Amino acid sequence: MKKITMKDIALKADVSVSTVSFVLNNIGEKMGISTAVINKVLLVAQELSYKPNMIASSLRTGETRSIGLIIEDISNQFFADLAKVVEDEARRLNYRVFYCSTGGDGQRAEELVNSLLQANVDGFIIAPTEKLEKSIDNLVKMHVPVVMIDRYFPGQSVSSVVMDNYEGAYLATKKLMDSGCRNIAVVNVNSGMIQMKLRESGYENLLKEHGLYDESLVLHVDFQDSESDKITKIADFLKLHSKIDGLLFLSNYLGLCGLQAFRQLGIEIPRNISVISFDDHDSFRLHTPSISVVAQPIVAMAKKAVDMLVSQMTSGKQAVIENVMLKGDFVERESV
Amino acid sequence: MKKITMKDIALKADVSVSTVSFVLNNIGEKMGISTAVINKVLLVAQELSYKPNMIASSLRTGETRSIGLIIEDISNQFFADLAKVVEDEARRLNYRVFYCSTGGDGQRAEELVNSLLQANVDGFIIAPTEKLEKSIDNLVKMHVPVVMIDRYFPGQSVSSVVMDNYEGAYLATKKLMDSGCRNIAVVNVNSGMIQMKLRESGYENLLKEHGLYDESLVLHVDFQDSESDKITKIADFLKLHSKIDGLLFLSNYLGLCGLQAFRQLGIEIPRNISVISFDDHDSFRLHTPSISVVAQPIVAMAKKAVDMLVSQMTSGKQAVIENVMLKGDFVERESV
DNA sequence: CTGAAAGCGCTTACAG
DNA sequence: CTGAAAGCGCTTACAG
Repeated sequence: MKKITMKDIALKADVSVSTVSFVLNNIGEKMGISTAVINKVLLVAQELSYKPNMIASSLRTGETRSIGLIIEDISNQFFADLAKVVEDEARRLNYRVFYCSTGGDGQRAEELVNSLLQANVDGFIIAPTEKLEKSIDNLVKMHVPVVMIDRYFPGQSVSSVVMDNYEGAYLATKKLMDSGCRNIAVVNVNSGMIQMKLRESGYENLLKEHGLYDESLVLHVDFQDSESDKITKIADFLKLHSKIDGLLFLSNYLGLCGLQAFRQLGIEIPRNISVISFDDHDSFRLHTPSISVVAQPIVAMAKKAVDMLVSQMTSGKQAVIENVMLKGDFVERESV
Repeated sequence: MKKITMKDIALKADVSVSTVSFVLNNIGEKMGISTAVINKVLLVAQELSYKPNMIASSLRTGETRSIGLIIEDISNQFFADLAKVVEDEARRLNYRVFYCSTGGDGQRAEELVNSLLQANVDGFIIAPTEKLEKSIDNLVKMHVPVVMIDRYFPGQSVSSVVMDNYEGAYLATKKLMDSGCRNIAVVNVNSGMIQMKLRESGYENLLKEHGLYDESLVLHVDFQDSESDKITKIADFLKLHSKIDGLLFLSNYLGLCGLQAFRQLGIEIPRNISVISFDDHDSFRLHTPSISVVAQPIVAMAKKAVDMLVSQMTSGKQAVIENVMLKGDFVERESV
């Protein structure tokens, strides 16, 4: 079962390899190949069930029709959903996707960028971790197309697609307030990343506008902490501030830990405390009671990111920076 | 920022490209290159921060150091966890992984196999869907290394790594029986796939051994049904058979639907009914009460699959078929 | 309307 | 101990 190449087709169809290449790339007509020859080549290609060798084509053209997707953790549902939409959308445009998880580790992230660069991906979609800023600077300097998703570095001239995190948190906090909560706490991760800061600002500003802000009701846990450490920290925080009657979790894994903390402490939602989390998750839908969330518009974000990247990749080097912000969806459930 | 090639190094180090290639592939010594030259080449390569072009190397050698991983759905936690371990293990061995989701669609699966074949992956790890049998036959005929994971086709001579599904279901059913259940139902998906059949057999045989088997307590739903359809079917089934006091779900998504059905009907676990599901999931840990599960040994399975594949890929064409079966882990929680 | 030839960046017999 | 050269399978100016 030898590999069929263009040479085999050329031989059998009694034309040159160039002609075969033109026909198979659908530029036969443009190159003035006669219809008869075009049809013959097509027929022979089919008979031999020819499959183009993308490696050879990539070497020659310098393009791989592939996209590198760098995310934090593929086993986090938010990223898995994101990856799936990116994959589907890319396939539709005849691109392949390489996924990689950084695990929040800056060094690993940098290695991944290099390794994808070495694989000659045509462009990157990146949900960056903190230490990735200079790697991305490098990509930009090398004129490699990049689109950031979910997060970005303020001040860096790179295209991005994000949710309006400030507004999402602002409105979620307002929901809690409107439902009667007056001691609304927030749980955030200790992170310099802009999307987390904006979420916290949304929370903070809404409360300040109503004179309800209390700095001691802000808890930061470390991303690197184990799940049980996070749960313990949240539980301790809740024990310390028993007046808390509303709680906003700024990411899905924080919310998941929080639910376990409530359970340990026997706190009932929404009787004792009203709860909203960022990012939707099966467990929030399924929880008793179900948990209201600020869901990211994952499908729209992923599609937009792919489209922006592809247009960067195909439109030559004039890098048009585009920063897109999409509205989140508030999903009302039983927890408020 | 021009791409640095071996030619650039050769020029600067004043040696031939062959010499550069030998040194950079760590066979300099074997080829009898002098230590002085080796060091010079290494130094120059570092100075120019040379990165090998894997595309060119692949074209020449016919190897891509990449693995195609075909699974059902990356947004299912079981597969996401599996993919992550496969990726890590492959990276350790200096291989790259392409993930693809079939969505349970046979045609899509076949396209994916072809597309990965065209990308010249060196081998496949596949969690096959029903219609994939002949595609896999083809791979075997073409001497492409393949390892099946999670499922396999009985009678097909292909290496595989699976859990002992029969025993897992047998022991889970026994747990239910030992805890006092006498009307133990099972929810399975309508699938000809061996792993699902074996699970059902484990359930069936344990009950038959104790004279407790009742065919009417076996429910099959369609994989293609929407989530809400599955929930409805399970709820209807529960209403019809109110005597059910134990329930075994044969996959995680069935279990998740089941939890929602219980909720709709106001059924309390484990007071009204004892529950065990296959495959662990965040939601099972977090559910109130937490749900006991038969967890697959994901890490061990994934590592074993990668190791087997790599040894197939490197050991030439003598395809040693190896069929590995690993024990599942019963995770006891509050639902029984 | 079509073909011969160079070249993408490597690897690897072959020669000396 | 090292180099010249062929070749992997394509694409694409160039020539006629």
